[in-house]
Amino acid sequence: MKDTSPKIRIKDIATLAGVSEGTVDRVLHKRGDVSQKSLDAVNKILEEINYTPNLIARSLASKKQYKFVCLFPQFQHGEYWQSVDNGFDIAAQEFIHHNVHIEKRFFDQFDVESFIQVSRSICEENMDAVIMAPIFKDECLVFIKQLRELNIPFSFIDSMIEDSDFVTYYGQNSFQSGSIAAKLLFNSIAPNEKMLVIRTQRKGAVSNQTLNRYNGFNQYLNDKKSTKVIELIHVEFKDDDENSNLEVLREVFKNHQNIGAAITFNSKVYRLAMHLETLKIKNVKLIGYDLLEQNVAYLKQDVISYLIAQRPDKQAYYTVNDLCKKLIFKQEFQNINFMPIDLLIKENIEYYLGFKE
Amino acid sequence: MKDTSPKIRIKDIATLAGVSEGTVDRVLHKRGDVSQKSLDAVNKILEEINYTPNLIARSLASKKQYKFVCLFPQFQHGEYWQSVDNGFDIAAQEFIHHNVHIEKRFFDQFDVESFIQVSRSICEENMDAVIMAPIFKDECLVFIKQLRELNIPFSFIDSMIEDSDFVTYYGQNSFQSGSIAAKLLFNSIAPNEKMLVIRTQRKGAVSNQTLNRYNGFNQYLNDKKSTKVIELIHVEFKDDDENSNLEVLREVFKNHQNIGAAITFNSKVYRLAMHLETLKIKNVKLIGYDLLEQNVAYLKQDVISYLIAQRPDKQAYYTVNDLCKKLIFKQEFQNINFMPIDLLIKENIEYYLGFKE
DNA sequence: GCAGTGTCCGTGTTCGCACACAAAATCAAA
DNA sequence: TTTGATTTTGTGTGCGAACACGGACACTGC
Repeated sequence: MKDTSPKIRIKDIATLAGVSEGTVDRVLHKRGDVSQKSLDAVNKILEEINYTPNLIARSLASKKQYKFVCLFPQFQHGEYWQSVDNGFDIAAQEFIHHNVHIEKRFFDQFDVESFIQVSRSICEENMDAVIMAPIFKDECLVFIKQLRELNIPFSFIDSMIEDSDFVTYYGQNSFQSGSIAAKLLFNSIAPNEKMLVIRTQRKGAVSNQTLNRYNGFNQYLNDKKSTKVIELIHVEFKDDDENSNLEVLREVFKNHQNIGAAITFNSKVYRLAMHLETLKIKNVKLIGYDLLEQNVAYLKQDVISYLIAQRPDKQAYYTVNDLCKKLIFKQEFQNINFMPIDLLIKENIEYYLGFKE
Repeated sequence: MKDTSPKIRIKDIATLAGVSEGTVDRVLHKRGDVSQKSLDAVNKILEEINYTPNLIARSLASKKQYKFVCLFPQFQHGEYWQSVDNGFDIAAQEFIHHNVHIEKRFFDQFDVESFIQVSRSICEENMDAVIMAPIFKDECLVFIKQLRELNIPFSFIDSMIEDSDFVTYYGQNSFQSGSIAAKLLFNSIAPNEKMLVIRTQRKGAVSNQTLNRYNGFNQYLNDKKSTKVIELIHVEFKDDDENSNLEVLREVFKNHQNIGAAITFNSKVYRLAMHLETLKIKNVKLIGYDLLEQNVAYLKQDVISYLIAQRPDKQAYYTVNDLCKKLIFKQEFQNINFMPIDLLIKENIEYYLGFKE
């Protein structure tokens, strides 16, 4: 059983080492101007005693102000990025007392130019860290290069660019989450049933998330094809024309019998649910991603069978948290953080959403 | 878009209200000795300005020491209560800087006497709050009565006794988690297959958790019996005699064909997995509760299909957190908190466990 | 011996708040 | 109006750490 270590202050260390508080402080912060003798004396005590600085007092005393800039896609009410935004708000509220100021910058995830423009203007600002969603890989690399020259640390959220000396990454392992979707449908589909695979072409954007999910999905089915081969029907959705999507679906269901399941790899499975309702098609198992309000509503009505979630608000919060650990508290943290892949069904969604952490 | 409120200090409020800091302080803490005039003036400013006290500074300044006593079952390495214990440790480490001292007291969950004894001795101590797992209802009520006389607030963890003016409760809705187990098995079992239901008689203990799960389980199957009737085979396990349990299973599988699934309602589904391995019985879908190391190992090997988890470490942590909110920070919190009902399968367990919050 | 220089170290102030204590204001009775 | 009691208010100190500033000391060259 671990002993509750009594509170030890700098003052105590100073006394024990036979030096002044100022000297201990210099040692702790590696600020130099300390003789070898004093250095050794303090280090000796520090090793003996398990000193944990009082972070409470530390941030109170520190007068340095920190500014973090968060760069991610603008959003409509109820869309995916709202959760991320919400996580930043919570972090902002909490860390304001540590002298951290969170500022947001938005770009249009369907317009590279907007990203270029906003990222350029950010470079003009003074800040201590940047958090970004690297939707456009190439343009992001340009941005990162500039940040590196300015010596500004940065973190990724949602997806990442490997080998780019980022501070942290929080996001889902999307390949794996695709496999899981496949497994869930695979297990709940009857032997002779077909599966509908919806894909949405986004103009310009280079998000790997949905592609990775798709790949993971295929991989799983491929691995299982010795057990059961499932016929896939591929359908292309347009991101901005629901009427056309509806008609496409009408056609598909006219031409195929026995469609037992359907999946989308982006967060907008509610569109699929909506269209199936319009077409009065039932008994198709639906699976999709992320807890948009409309998705949740269909899940509760048993129209959608599974939603796969990834705690986007936590991604934002923990990214800020880790940057504080790095810059302010000098604490350890993990570089790459894959979020849990949460499985939600009608019966547990309420407790998932209702749990206030 | 919410504006990042500039930092406001008591000093500012004092200036605005035309009174001294001391008066503002008295108003904030409802400590009285304030004239109606000053009270109104300060309250007016407080309403106008959105003042959030700096908790950092608050706990630094406060010299009061808090002691929380945690009362829960003793455990062997790897058992369920270890996770709870772990959550208390994390809380202890974090809240030590808020002058909070966490102390643990253990009892034997199979021995009422041990609970009575420990709870009595706790009453002799001086503490600011008690956190307990109310395994033995009647004896707990006695304990609670004494705490109430001593005016010591208390919280429940894991399960609760209703209508007993507790501060908080964190735990799972076990009835619902039983229904979910039923649903998962119901959906993955073939029409002609039977289901094995394992129950364990515990001597003396009165834990409602497993009973509630069992009831939820039955309720679900009952609701669904118009769709598909599943034959249940009930088996009684002994908590302390694995050889006998093994023989019981051997007998059951000799007498029944087509057992397609099995469930236990306590955390020890690994015992079932183990015995089935010994008996060389495969293709039985297993489902159980809680992430004991051994359960997780069988899940990863695909021997167990689903584990249902409830974040016991978080239950402990948040209980401490809420008591701090009540006693120190005077913040709002929820009275009853049902934990998310997490569904773990081979494919997502790694990310669930690997995620360091 | 003394000014000049550089190294090393101790002290004092500050952060925002809690709380004790003293000071001021108010009021009633003499 | 003065006194004493009582209510109300202002001020000072400290929590633990960060950081600035200036002082002490050793050493140099004249």
